Amino acid sequence: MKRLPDTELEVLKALWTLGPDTARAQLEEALVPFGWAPNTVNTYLKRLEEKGFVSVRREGKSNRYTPLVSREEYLAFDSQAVLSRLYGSSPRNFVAALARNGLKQEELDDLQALLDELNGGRN
Amino acid sequence: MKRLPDTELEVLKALWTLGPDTARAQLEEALVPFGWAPNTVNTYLKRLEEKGFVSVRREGKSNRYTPLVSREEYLAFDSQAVLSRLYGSSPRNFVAALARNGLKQEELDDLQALLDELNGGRN
DNA sequence: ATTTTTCTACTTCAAATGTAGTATATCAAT
DNA sequence: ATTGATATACTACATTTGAAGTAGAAAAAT
Repeated sequence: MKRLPDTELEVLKALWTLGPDTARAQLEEALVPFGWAPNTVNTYLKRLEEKGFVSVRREGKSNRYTPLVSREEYLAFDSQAVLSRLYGSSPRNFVAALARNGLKQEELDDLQALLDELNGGRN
Repeated sequence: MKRLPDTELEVLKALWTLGPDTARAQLEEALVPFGWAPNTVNTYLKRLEEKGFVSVRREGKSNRYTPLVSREEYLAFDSQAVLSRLYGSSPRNFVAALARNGLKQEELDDLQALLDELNGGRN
């Protein structure tokens, strides 16, 4: 797997949210905030298709798009990639870097809860 | 600040390790593992300079390079950027994604230790 | 059947990135 | 002062990314 450029990733994120077999119009709707020209989403979808991240199905006049890589799969890959790029593959280092900008108490609590959960499956 | 491309980042990482006022030869030495042609490091250093990440000082025939952005600064920025790109700015989500690939007990312990430390400064 | 509309596929273009070659300036040696 | 060695600066080029225009096919309307 390879990391996606920002724009393609945004399209894929929208597709994850909208689910499988989503029409182009839906995608464009969801991506309005980016202020792209209409055809731009088209371009990114095509590239995602070429890279094997989405499949296209013809339905009469229009297309339906389906993600071939799930959010979970991609995130698992991406998080790993991020870690090895700069953090010596150490989760701790990453969180430590974050902490430099300050972490809210809530974020700390969330992390703690997750750790407890992960540790729970230990025995 | 802007995220750096992989190659430039590798050069900057080497420079962080070697410290300020490092000679080109040292950098090239450290970057041998990448198997780049000699002049390639040169190009990346030049780009890092243009982007304001390193400063260059002339010393006789050769150059000395110094990082203008510290590792800590950059990591703080980068970790934040990563989080907002895909993890809804939630540290928890990031670690959860990592956990999908499995975290070693040691990594969990390290994280726990860091959390304890971060929470320590709470009162 | 012809025209119009509407999608989609194909093409284009500039900037950034990965990578390296060539030209030039500078220092050292004669 | 001239020549030779070296390090650096400048240029080059393919690929990728960000972004969008144009041409062509399919469907709808007349």
